[in-house]
Amino acid sequence: MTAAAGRPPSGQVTIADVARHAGVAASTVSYVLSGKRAISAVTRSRVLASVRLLGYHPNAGARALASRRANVIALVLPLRAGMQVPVVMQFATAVVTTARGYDHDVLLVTSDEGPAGLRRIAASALVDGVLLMDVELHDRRVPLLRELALPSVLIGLPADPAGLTCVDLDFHAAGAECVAHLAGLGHRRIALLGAPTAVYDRGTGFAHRTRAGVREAADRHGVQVVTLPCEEGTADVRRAVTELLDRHPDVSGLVVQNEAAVGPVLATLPALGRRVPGDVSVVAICPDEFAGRSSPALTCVPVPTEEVGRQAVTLLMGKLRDEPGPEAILLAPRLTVRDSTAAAPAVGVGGGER
Amino acid sequence: MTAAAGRPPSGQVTIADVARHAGVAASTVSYVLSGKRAISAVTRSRVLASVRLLGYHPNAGARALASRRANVIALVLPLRAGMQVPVVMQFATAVVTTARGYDHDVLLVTSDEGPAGLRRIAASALVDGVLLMDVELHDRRVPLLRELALPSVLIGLPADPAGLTCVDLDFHAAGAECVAHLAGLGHRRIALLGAPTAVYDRGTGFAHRTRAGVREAADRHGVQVVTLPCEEGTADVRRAVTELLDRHPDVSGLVVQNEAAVGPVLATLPALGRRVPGDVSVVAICPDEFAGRSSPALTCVPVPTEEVGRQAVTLLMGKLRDEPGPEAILLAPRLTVRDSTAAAPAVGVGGGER
DNA sequence: GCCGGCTGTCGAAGCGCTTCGACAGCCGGT
DNA sequence: ACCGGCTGTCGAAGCGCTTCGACAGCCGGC
Repeated sequence: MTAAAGRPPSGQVTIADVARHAGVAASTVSYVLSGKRAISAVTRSRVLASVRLLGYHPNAGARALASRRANVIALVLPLRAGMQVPVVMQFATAVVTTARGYDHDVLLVTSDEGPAGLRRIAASALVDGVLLMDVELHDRRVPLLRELALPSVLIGLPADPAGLTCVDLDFHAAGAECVAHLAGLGHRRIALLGAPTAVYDRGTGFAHRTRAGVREAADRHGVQVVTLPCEEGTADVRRAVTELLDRHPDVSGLVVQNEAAVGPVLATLPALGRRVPGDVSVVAICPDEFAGRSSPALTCVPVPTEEVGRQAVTLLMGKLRDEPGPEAILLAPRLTVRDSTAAAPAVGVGGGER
Repeated sequence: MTAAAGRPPSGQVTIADVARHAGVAASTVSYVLSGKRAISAVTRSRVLASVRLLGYHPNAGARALASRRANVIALVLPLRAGMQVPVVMQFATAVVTTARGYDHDVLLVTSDEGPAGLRRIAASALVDGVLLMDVELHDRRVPLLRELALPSVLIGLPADPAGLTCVDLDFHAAGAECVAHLAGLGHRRIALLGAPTAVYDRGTGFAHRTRAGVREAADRHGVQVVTLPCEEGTADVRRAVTELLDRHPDVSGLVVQNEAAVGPVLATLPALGRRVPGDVSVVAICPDEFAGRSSPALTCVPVPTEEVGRQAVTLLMGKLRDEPGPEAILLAPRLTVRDSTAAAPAVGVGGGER
């Protein structure tokens, strides 16, 4: 009924309908809705009543055209490789939710549209700003962003963040924090089981920064550390862990930065005769629920996806209003102690010596 | 340079600029780009050259306003609970990629905006159509969609799909297929380890349909079946499996429909003295890579996320062009045999009898 | 009692695009 | 030689909204 009959042309309720119904000019309706000019309380409530009654929603296209703001932001996600999937997902959720709070919608763009995609989106004024995830150290899109005058916020830290706005967990500090925790428990030989090789090769910031943080902290604490990448298959993980403990049997602390690996690692260690945390302590860098759900529950540095998403949107909204903001926000890591870490076994004791 | 200097007002290249540069009318440019009227080859190529040279991209708002098509579709995702995350993600990827192929963009909307969100999106003409994922059997949005005259395609099958367009894996057949496979291998007592309780309670179609398919096929094959829900924590899974085998020690075939459970299940069984597939065969309903990556590699019915996404977009595009299409597409399951299923152990043999 | 300055409202001018009708020129059939 | 019907192009009219300037009324100050 509503759709079939109704207005002659479009079937849509327009601002003119509201104006007519409320007995005011269209511009007055617009001002009531935007709050950009003072409107008397009487008029305002009359207009608002009409808006509600008629179920008026401004036409997005018309609004965008006239105001030069689409009220949409783009979220550029690495939808290609299936890695760190939960992180990406949680992050997207936070972004959408926060953006809605600012009356903005979110356009989903895949990384593989690359720079050309950004260009298109900017030129067509489809969106007012961009959130870029999975930023690589030397990302081709970064120079483009500088040139494009398209407000943007990066999730992650490129090699040269000058002139850009970035948000991320401080992975360097996170790596260091993990090492500090293990060192504090008396572990003297530890290992970092990192992201897949491809991720390092691609120059993905978080992987490199974590590794650097781990190494630096290890030096500082006088702890020996081995770092190795880690693929995502169960068998790959098992092989990697087995080989690691084979070559370095006295490793008693493990930092794992790879969600897909966490489960297999916890399954493999007991199979190798190493109890967690009796013989080997494990600390992960991964989403918190994930760590809480495994068994034993993992000591971890949670990746604050929710917080990062919120911050990113908030910063972007600030930029859209031309407010000055910080260049980068690196969230401090907060280590959560659970059941997977314990004091290092006494020297020479503990299972698995060859 | 491009951004700073250029046109006086907006900095944007408009169709008028292209028209001037090519020495034609704006409408001609429009027709060249849309192909809605015949344009001579000479003119066309001149216009296209100008378009490329000036880097023209039509203003999305203006285009939407004038043509009443936003060239955007909405993708409504269940971003709340972190379940079936990889499936959702792969699906989103396929949707975005396919939509781009039709020159459409994708707006990301969360399920928790609910019916009101749909209403807003429809009324504001932000999008031309909607893709709805995570449809429940008695979804509140389904009646709304019928009323709204907003072209839509559902991923999943509500209880009453009349008048709607739906795409999904035929989970009923998938469940049956798993049972048939196990029955064919001689298994006489099997179990379905399903989705978390909450998913069944919510009336989510795929979970119910799979369970029904499993039960029906079991009947048909004269196989005894136990079905039980399964939470996502490692410990929960372990408990569920342990209890299951405790109560039904002669279960030799397991159907698992819960990505998060697959890893723990494979870890738990050997710990209980049941080898896979020697003592217990496991067949999963989950994304294929996932099954291939675990160890042993899983026999599974892959959820064809990519295919579903592509189909859904294609159907929606058809509807946008007012082409008649099918009401529902249920993709036939295709069982992939790997290393986790084998002939049932001889009666009275096999580990784990109490 | 008049004027300057508010406050609240209106009308009109676009925003950049699509699309409709008009029409100029050209073809071929008669 | 004329006319009907193409083909290819143009100009103008909006699409529904925001925003700018104008201005009517009203206040208080002198």
